[in-house]
Amino acid sequence: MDTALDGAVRVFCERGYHATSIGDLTAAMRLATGSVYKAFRDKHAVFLAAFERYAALRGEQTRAAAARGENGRERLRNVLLSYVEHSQGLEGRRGCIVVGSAVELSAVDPVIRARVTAQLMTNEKFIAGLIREGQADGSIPAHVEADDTARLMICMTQGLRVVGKARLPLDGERLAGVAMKLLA
Amino acid sequence: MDTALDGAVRVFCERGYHATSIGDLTAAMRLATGSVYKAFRDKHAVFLAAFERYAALRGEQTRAAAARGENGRERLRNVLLSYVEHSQGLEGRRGCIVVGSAVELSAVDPVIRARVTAQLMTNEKFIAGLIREGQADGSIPAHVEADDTARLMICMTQGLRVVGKARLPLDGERLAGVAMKLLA
DNA sequence: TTGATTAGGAAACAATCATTCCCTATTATG
DNA sequence: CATAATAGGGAATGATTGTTTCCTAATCAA
Repeated sequence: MDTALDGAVRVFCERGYHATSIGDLTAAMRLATGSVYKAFRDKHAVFLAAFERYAALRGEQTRAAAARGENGRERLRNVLLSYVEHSQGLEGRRGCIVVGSAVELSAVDPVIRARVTAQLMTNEKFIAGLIREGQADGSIPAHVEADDTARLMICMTQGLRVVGKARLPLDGERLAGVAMKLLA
Repeated sequence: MDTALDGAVRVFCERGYHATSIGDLTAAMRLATGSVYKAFRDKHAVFLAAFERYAALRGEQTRAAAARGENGRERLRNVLLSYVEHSQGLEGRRGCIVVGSAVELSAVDPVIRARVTAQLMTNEKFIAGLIREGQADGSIPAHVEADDTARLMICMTQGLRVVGKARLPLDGERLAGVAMKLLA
């Protein structure tokens, strides 16, 4: 089931919702048409399930990146670096299903829009938390506005996925280095 | 012709390429099916023309925002503020056709991907130019890396459109204030 | 082993899509 | 004024879409 969903994630990330036909889905999930409709009510339900799987997987990866830091500042830096890496290469070209949903569906699908905003809020809270951790351990100045900075960083990360999908090269060290100025 | 294209821009921004049917297009352009196909070869050509019109209009607005600044730093700040404003409210909900094209089409349509990357490069060069102007007039420190900073700012602006489309509130003064730290 | 239940697959379905064709006004030209 | 030329509109057309239905094969219980 999860491996089938991974296929759905892949094709939905790459082509988005509307450009992905049931034929594309069955090929990517290695399932026949009838089997897909046995497991899910309709295409929309497959997409929602793929979204959940994507969010869970990416959440793990981001938390793992943060865990590799000794203090708040380093954890945040690792998270930013991780975002840049995931915005590049094959995965970058493939794209992010959260960004794709926000851009393609949030104007016409309230259910998905709510899920997208919830995800963005979760990610933003996570970053704001890292900033506050850094302020508590002394690695980030106390005068930094955690919420505003976190929101701007969310914009950066989402934008990285857009730019990465357009295949512009992204240098993790350089970009993260510049972005860390926001914590001055 | 331009007013018809404005309608196409509106509906393509809001729903993207694939979710916009010819019926949606004819309604937005106030033209019948046959008339659209008299003026354009196919749907793809309409989209490309709408992209060009959007890019021209937004380019004007951005240059106008920059013109209202006394030095490089202020011009850049006005550009960032302008981006935040355009990412909010009705226009923010509607979305950016460049971001939409990058996310929805750049993986499967080389023509549009090339147009998108060209637009991103143009915008990035414009911002890098403003940074260098600021360094020349003394409003921005010379040690700022113009190209890296410009690329990160492009990510920010594209991300603003993603977040704005998901309808998260964006405070221009606060976000621009934080972003200006990148010029320290 | 037999019978029942379920997972999986392929063809058929109605609806919608982009596109073409043809007709009607309207404008411009001689 | 008459006529050629064009812009615009709407119905018809294949192709493709998402979905349903029916059939086969496999799995588990008794």
